[in-house]
Amino acid sequence: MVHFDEMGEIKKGPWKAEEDKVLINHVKKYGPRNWSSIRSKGLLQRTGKSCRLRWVNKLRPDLKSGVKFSAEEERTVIDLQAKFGNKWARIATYLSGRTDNDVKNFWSSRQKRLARMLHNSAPSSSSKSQKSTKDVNVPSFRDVPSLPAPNFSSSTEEEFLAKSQSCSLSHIGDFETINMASFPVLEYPDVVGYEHSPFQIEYTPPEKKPFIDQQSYPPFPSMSQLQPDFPLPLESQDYVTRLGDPYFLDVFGQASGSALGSAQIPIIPSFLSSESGANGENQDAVTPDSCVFDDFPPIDMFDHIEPLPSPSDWP
DNA sequence: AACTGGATCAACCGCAAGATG
DNA sequence: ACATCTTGCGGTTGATCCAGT
Repeated sequence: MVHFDEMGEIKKGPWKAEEDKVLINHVKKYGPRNWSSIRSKGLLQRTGKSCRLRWVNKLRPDLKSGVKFSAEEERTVIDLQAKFGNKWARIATYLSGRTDNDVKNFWSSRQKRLARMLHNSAPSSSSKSQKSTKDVNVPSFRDVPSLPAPNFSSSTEEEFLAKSQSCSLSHIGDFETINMASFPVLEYPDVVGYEHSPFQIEYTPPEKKPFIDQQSYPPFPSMSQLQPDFPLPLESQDYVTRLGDPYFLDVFGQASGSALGSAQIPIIPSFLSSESGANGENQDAVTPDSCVFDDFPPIDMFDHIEPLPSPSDWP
């Protein structure tokens, strides 16, 4: 890193405690604004931008510094990312003590983790169970941007992924149509044509800071709204509930892409659509209304899934 | 003990929108 | 109307930490 403070020019790199003090004093005096004046007054050799960033991300008094995202926070981010797309600043306003940078970093590392898990476990399932099908059924990992599952702490999420992935991927090629009657219609306000979902997500931003009362909104339908047409063991029913979650369905398409906020939600992945172009574009994306699941999920899909740990066991 | 790879965090950059002169 | 400055946002990168080998 280059430091120019000795020369009276812009300084970059890690902040020192003294610099933090100066910045805090400035905010005490003038409030969190006039960032550029900090430099013009000669208080710090930092740009206004840098000062603002330091304050917002590290020095603000209400931050949860060094505290990992709780399961509830993770869930909120996942839900809101599905709703808003990569609007980290907006999402952060729903989380007390979290910055857009926090949310962004959380999401980034989560995506990496999921991509890694997907990458590590998929080749066997695709190479063995999909052998008879043409390569159109072999997923390219570039086509499957994420495979998140909701409501999980990281470890649980990984466990679920590891256990469900082989069967879910191996069954993808077994159905061509999806009966959406068994699933909720998900509400994406930005997606044209889905304004009237019975499961509309309503966020009610509080007056000052719209961080959510986690107990008061049901982001996705409860189990009672999602009774499947087939009997399932109790521990499997929870996963069926998650089929109503856009992130469960991520395995079938790009529900979490950066452009999701204004994009169609494809349910069938490009590699399953014989019509889709070789470049994996979403031109033939199937909207929820047009999908029909004939026999999904396969019962044995849940056979070897162990029950989730109870919330009290979560870290 | 040393090495390696993944995860996390902090900070930078470019761009866009709004404010101001 | 235009130019300039300020602020805010999202993407990216580099440093550090940590666990596994």
